[in-house]
Amino acid sequence: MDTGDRLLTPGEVAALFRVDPKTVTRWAAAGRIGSIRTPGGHRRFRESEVRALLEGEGMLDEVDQDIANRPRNEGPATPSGPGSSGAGTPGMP
Amino acid sequence: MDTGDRLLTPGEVAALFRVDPKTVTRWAAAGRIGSIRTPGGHRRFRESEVRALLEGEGMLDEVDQDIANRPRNEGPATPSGPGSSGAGTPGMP
DNA sequence: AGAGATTAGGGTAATTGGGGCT
DNA sequence: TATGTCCCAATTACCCTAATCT
Repeated sequence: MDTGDRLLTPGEVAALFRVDPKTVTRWAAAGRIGSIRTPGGHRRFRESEVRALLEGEGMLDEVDQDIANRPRNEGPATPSGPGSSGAGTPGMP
Repeated sequence: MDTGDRLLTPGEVAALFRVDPKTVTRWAAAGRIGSIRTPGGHRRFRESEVRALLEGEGMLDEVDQDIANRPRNEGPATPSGPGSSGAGTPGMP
């Protein structure tokens, strides 16, 4: 069961949210979504994170069994830069 | 299986229903229609759900209480004939 | 080595959200 | 109760050119 640690391009995420790719870039710049940068400067997003944001992060109670088994860490690329990775407190004005 | 539903913006849904975008937002706030929020706080609606609402208010449970008590005043389509219930069960040949 | 498509960056207009009112 | 309109603040969409990815 791949949890889906695939990397999505801004265009993919934008299509999922029905927003402009530039808006997705803004979310990454604001720290609302974790982003991995390519050596060239382009951003890439984790499919698991995008999916969590899509369905609603704090609305439905997932089965503990599911979340307990959720591999949170994976990949050789851990953004050691601007921490952020705000998967915990999504801005909510 | 992917839900296979595009996301519509409030303006799109409002145009479909011929109402104000604000009204669509109120429907989402009232829980009458499912809504997905973007990290920025804006709402997105599922095209399949909007379509179901457009075609018929009842998905599977045809509660007469809802439609029978709901005088749908829409357009000049209210000829003398209370018993006809024309707009009661659409999609029914 | 080329070509194409996508993405980043800045800036400005349009839409959206929330509360309150008619 | 339900819908539309007012306000203001935030978010988002589209314009451009240059750099990067496939």
